[in-house]
Amino acid sequence: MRPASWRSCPSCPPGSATPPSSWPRRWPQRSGRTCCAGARSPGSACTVDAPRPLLVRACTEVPAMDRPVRVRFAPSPTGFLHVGGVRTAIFNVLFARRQGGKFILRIEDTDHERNTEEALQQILESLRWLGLAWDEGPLRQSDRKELYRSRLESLLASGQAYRCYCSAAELEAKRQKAIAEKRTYKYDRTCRDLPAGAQDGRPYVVRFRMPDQLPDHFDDLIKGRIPIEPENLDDWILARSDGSPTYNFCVVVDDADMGISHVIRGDDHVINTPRQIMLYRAFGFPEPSFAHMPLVHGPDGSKLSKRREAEYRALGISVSALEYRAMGYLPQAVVNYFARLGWSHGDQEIFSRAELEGMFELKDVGKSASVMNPEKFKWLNAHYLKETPDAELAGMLPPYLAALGFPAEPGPRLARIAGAFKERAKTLAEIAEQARVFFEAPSAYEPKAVQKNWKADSPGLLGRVRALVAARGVEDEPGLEQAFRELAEAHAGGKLGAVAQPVRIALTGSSASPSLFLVMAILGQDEVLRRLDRALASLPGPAPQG
RNA sequence: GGCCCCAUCGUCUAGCGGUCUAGGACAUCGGCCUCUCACGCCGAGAACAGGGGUUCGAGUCCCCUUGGGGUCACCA
Repeated sequence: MRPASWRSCPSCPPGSATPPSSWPRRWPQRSGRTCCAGARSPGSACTVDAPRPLLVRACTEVPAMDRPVRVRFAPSPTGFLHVGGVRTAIFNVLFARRQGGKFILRIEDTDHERNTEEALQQILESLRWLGLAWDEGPLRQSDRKELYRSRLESLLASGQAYRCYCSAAELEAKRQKAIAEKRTYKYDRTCRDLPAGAQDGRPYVVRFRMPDQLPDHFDDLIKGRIPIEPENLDDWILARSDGSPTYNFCVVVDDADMGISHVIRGDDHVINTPRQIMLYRAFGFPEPSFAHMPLVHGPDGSKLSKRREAEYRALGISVSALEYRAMGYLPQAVVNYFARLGWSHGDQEIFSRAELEGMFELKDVGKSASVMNPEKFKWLNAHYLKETPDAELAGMLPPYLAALGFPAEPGPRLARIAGAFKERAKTLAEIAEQARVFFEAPSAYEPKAVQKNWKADSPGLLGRVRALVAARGVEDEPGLEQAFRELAEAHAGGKLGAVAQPVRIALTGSSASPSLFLVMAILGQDEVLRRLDRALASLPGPAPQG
């Protein structure tokens, strides 16, 4: 079943200036998101009298799902993939899957200098790691210059764009003046109606001839009705003086060309939307629906910034997607966490990928920005760690161990180690860290642990344990445990802890570890004996009698 | 600063006018389990920013204030 879609106002046909009184206060997709009903001046709200019919429609039409659902993620390869981008990609993928549509990857590399091949590869790697597979692409804007050029020509030819010969310096001066006078800077249209040919040979940029009549709002699938403020819209630049097309221009050309039906992107693009809508209309392209997602904020409440990575790292988060892999997060956890950040489905917290793809609805996306919470993220990761089979975990561990200087190969031993620590750690990196006890003998014994658990009779007990291990080995965990219990019964007042803790300290140097019997089994008989001997030699001997 | 957006526990959120003495999750604090540490289980504290309206009735609708955020390029 297809979800109710956001449609253009059914009661507001082109030409109709007065919304009927029966106008629904609630719109199907989401409560509180009104269309014309909420207009500032009811009665003439959303119709603009049009000198140019092509450019005007009653209401911002949101063509719904009478065309195939196609969404896109369009990162620009200027650095690592930002977590905000990850979330945008996730929402797009989930939306596409839920709607049975296509997810397209487009690379916005029109920029000069700032783009690097390395960044692109890292973005692709991040997406692959997270299992965010694209159905088409990656398409690169740098391969589509001819398309932009011809579209620009057509706009120029029809008079909807014009050449502007103002120099960057002149414009900058005007901007500074406006700022000094506390005015909003807006291009003054100096070149709008220049006689043809007058400026031949001088460098120019191409500007969009912004229509005088604009719709008063557009409808956003997440944020609802967004007013359009004509004061803020000037004749913006479509192509730079070097001929390269600008972002706002490429986006529209590409989205239209690729048949994008829903533009799901970050909040920070809301401001661009009116310009883009007008460009769609100038071209006569069908407009997509827009959905602007609230941004992800850092713990300080402001938009995540790549520049503040150092601060974030101290708090356990990162702006870089791939960094979470280095920190030992599982891709399922990352997807679950970011999907759930700003989107919810009742009280559910854990979502399998299939569930997400089956449940995701734009109407369940919240309107306010959300702050990342590293604790919850870790908790989720811990959940997925526990859910992952030991052998699989063992396969992922070597890089994390290698980072600590412990070469290791996946195998039964590593699987056992993974099993021993997966409920004690929240990340793969933590598993590796805790597993160090299996890769090197303790270099010291925690003073606190010794003080608390190393008693006068400990050396004696340890000696008995040594004999026990020497006699029966360490492979039979339950049997060994039984033997320990008997030993405790006979020599330690029946308290297993009185035996176990000193042994634990001897073997691990610490008072905390996985089950002692599992630890011994993984260590192996020889190593256990070695460590017991060492402890016996270096820890305090029996207290003087009396 | 102009414009725009947002506002329920510390954080993520449920809530779509009465079922709210506001639910769940993370975190925190107790307890249980227990060879330690964890896991798990049980329990506790913790929120409708403030003020006006509308309504028989408002966390839910409207307005204002306050607070937070976003955006103001020949970047994307």
